[in-house]
Amino acid sequence: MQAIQNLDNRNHICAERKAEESKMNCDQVVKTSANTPKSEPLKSDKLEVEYGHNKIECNSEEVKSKDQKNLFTPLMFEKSPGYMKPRNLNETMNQYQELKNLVQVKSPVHPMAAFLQKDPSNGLTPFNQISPKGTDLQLYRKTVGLCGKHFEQTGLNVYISQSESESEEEEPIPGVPEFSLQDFDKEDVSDIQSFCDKKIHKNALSDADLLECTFNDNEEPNLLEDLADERVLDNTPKIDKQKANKKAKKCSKSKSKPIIRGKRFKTGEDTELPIFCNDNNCFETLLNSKSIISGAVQKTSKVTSKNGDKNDSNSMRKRKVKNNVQDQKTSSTRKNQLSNIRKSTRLMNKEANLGECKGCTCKRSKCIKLYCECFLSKGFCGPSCTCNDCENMEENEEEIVKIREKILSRNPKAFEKKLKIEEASQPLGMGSKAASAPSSNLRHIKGCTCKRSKCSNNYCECHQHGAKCTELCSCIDCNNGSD
DNA sequence: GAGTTTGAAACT
DNA sequence: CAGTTTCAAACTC
Ligand SMILES: [Zn+2]
Ligand SMILES: [Zn+2]
Ligand SMILES: [Zn+2]
Ligand SMILES: [Zn+2]
Ligand SMILES: [Zn+2]
Ligand SMILES: [Zn+2]
Repeated sequence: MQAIQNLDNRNHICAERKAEESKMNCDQVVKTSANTPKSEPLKSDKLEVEYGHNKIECNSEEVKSKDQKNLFTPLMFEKSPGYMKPRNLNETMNQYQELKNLVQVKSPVHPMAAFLQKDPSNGLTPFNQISPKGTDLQLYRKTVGLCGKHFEQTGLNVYISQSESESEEEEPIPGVPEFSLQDFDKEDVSDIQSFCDKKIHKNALSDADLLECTFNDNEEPNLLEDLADERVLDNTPKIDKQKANKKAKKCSKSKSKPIIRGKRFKTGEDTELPIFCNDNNCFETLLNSKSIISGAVQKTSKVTSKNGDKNDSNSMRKRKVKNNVQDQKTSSTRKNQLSNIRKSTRLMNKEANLGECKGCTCKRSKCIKLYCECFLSKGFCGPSCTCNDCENMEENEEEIVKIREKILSRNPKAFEKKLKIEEASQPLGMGSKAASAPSSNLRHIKGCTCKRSKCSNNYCECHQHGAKCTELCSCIDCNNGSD
């Protein structure tokens, strides 16, 4: 609790005027906390703002506007132990065991996902899927395997209450099975390492099972579908995907595969969040903590009728507002039972902008050209982008839409996914290349034109997305055909 | 982290 | 269209 308070009371900007004259090292920069008035921009109007692991240079207006929208979070952990140094495995495991006694995870998915994924049937974030019975923030962070900064970026800290005298226990949902965390096997470290080390383009499909879920009974959390990365594999009829999704999730969805592939999951209609951050050090932490949920084990659900409201005085406790949700779900057990949180606007802002977690680094395009991956994906740049003179911001939406239209007039397919699932019919003209039943049924809609890379590395868009080159490609000396 | 290579996007 | 320039990511060291 106290930690949260500190968090919220802090100034949102941990900014430092770009110190040109004296190059201070990072540690010092981080130190600068709260409320340095400092307004007066001296020589340059640029401020260097730290957000997560990234430092963003922006002018003061930008900072101000961002701050108003609470896009900059304060840094709770100036040096998080898990981040700064490799962690002791045994210690971690002990902490993990401890955590398991503190937190009941009712979802068979990664706690990050469980926290953040909205339930599309009711629009609520299924916070109820984790009931922190007095959760220790640090402990949870470590167990999740993120460094403090990235942990903050997730916004989870707001959800997690410190233990207090009166138990803050959340009301378990009767009928909803609870799951316990299940560890990786200790010997599996190499496996974890292997996929942690993988560098995957954010639009690429991953071969690694980054998130593996097993279900209990017929429990099919709606969030699973969202977890799948659909950025590339766009085989849906292309119309109002979001609405269609919402509908679809209501009923059908049937047997989605229990294995979820992909690195990012949606936190909003157009936003995504990587489950694991890209920071090497975080990976290291992750590796050592081995805290990924790979399975689900049912536990008995202890029903308590505690109605821990009493949130009058303390506004910090923005989480946990019980309200009954009337949704005529088929699953009657869930009906009316979802405890739920009211999201603060701050949090919504945060979430809405986490999608750009893997940001661009555009320097000259102002992020309003297709060079920019954010722009290309019809997204806005966010806190993690390290672009210069970015104009691809939400508050600039009208302009952006115009620009998009302009580009579309030039190329109507400019914003479409570059790869589509191959149509069932066999392709007609095929040269020496691919085309006949490639192991991957992805096809680049335009084909690549690689000249020197032999289509054997990620310079090639076909290769990058795991697709074979096809007759559409005009590559030279292609090494990526169907052999 | 800096520097190089690369091919798509943008431009002419 | 083609040829060139620009660009940011992929890659290398
Ligand atoms: Zn950009
Ligand atoms: Zn961006
Ligand atoms: Zn940008
Ligand atoms: Zn190629
Ligand atoms: Zn190709
Ligand atoms: Zn090729």
